[in-house]
Amino acid sequence: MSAKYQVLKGMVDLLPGEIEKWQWLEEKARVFLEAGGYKEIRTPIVEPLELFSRSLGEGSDIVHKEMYAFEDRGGRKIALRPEMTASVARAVLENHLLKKSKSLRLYYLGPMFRAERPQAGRRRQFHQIGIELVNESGPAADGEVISLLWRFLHYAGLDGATLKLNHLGCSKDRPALVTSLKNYFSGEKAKLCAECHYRLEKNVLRIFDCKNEGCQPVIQKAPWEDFCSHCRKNFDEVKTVLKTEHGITPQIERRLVRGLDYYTGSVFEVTGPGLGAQDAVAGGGRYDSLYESLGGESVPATGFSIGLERLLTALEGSGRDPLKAVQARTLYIASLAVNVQIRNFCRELILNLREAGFPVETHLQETSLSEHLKRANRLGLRHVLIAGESEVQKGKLALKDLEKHTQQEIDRAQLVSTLKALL
RNA sequence: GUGAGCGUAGCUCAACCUGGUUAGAGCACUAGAUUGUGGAUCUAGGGGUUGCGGGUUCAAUUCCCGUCGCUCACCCCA
Repeated sequence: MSAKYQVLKGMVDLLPGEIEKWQWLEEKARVFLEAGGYKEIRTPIVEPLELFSRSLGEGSDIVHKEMYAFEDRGGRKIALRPEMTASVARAVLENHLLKKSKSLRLYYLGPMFRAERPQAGRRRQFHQIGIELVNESGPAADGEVISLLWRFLHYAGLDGATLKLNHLGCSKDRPALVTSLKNYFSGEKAKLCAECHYRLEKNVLRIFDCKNEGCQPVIQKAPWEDFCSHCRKNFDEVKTVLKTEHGITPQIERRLVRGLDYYTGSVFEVTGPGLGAQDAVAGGGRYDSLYESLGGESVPATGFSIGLERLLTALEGSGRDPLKAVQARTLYIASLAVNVQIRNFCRELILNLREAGFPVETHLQETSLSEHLKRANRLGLRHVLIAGESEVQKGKLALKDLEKHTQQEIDRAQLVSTLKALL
C-alpha cells in the first residue's frame, strides 16, 4: 500500500536492523583511517554549482546530466555534492590548510547525490567513505593510498575483490594521447561497435570502457601507453612500490578510465562480488591539476572513495554479515516485576552498558521472562541480562547465554569488566 | 534520458493466462493454553477501496489504455 508521502526516487530510509551494519562499518573506517594518520573533514552538502562543473569537467556526465542543481532564494546557482574531492579541495584552499602543514591526510564520510536512474548498487543518494592525500606526489604517495584502501577492505572482511590499476598520463600528455588514440581507432573504425563510434567523437578514452566482445581485440592493441617518459617511469614505479613495499599486485587494466575529468596519472578501482552490473566498490586516483583548476597553487593530490552501500552488499556477497558481529555483542535486558526500583536500576544499567560500547536491546513493557527470552531469540541475540527482584536486591544480575544454555550471576559493580572480558 | 519486467494484508506470495457470490496462505502482530527461564505446538483474533485514474463488459484483482511507483539493464559511476 502506498503511503501518502514517499521518499524521493532513488532515496531510502535506513531503519533499525539495517543501520547497525552501517554503524559497524563507519566505526571500523574511523578506527582504521585514524590509525593511518588521517583526520576527518566535514564539509557542507551543498556547494556552488561552479565548484563541481569546474573540477569534474563541464562535459562530464555527472555535471551535465546527473547533478542536483538549484537556485537558492538569492538566485545563486548551487548543487548537492555529487562527490567529495572538489569540496575538500575547496575547503583546503579556503582555509589555507596547506599553510599550516605541508601535506594533509584527510578522510570523509557522508552522503553524495547524483540524479541517475536507480538500479542495483546505485541510488540517487549514496554514501562514500574516502580519503584525500594532499600535496604529496610520487609513487610512494600512490602506494600509500592504494594499499590503505586495499588493507581497509580486507580489514572490513571483504573477500574475492579485484584491484585494477591503470595510468592516464599527466595533463601535458593528454592532448597527444587523445590524438594518437583517435588516429588509431579511426583506422580501425570498421571493427568497432556503434557505441564506440560515438565515443570516438565524444571522448576517446571511454572506448576502453567498452564491454562489447567484438571491440576487445582492437582495444588490446591500442597505443594507450603513448605518454611521456616521465609518466611511463612513474607507472612502473607505482607498480614496484605496491609490490615490494605493500605486497600488492594489482591487475593492470588498460580499459580502466575514470569518468571524472580531473584524474591524471594513476587511477584504480576495486570490484567486488555479488554486486550485479555496478560492481565497483571503490575507486580513485591521482589528480595533480585539480587544485590549480580551482584557483590554487599547483598541488598534487590522490585519494580514493568507497561506496558504502556497495561495500555492505559485497560483504554479504562474500559471506560476511556485519549484523552478526553486532548481535554477538548486543545484550538483551530482561527486567522483571517492573517497579520503580528495578526500572531505575535498568535505566542506569542501559546507560552504563552503552557508554561501555555494548549495544542494548530491551522491552519496556512489563512482561514475563519467557516473553523476554522469546524476544531476545527473535532479535537473534545471544546474551540476556536478567534483572529481577531477587537479583536487584542482591546488587547482582543473571547473565544467560542462549546458545550455550548457561546462566551465571554477576555483581553489578563488576558487570562491565566481566562483559568486556567475555565479549 | 532509453529499454524490459513487476505493483494483491506489515513482509513473502497465491488466485489473473481461460473475467463470475464473502480475494486466500505462510511469516509477523494481539490474546490464551503457560504468574521467574527461550526457539516448538495448539486455539482464538485483528488486519485489504487488489498503487491510482479511465475504458471494455451484465460483471474486472483478472482484459485494454494512461499515470505514478518499484526493480533490473543501458548510459555512466561509488
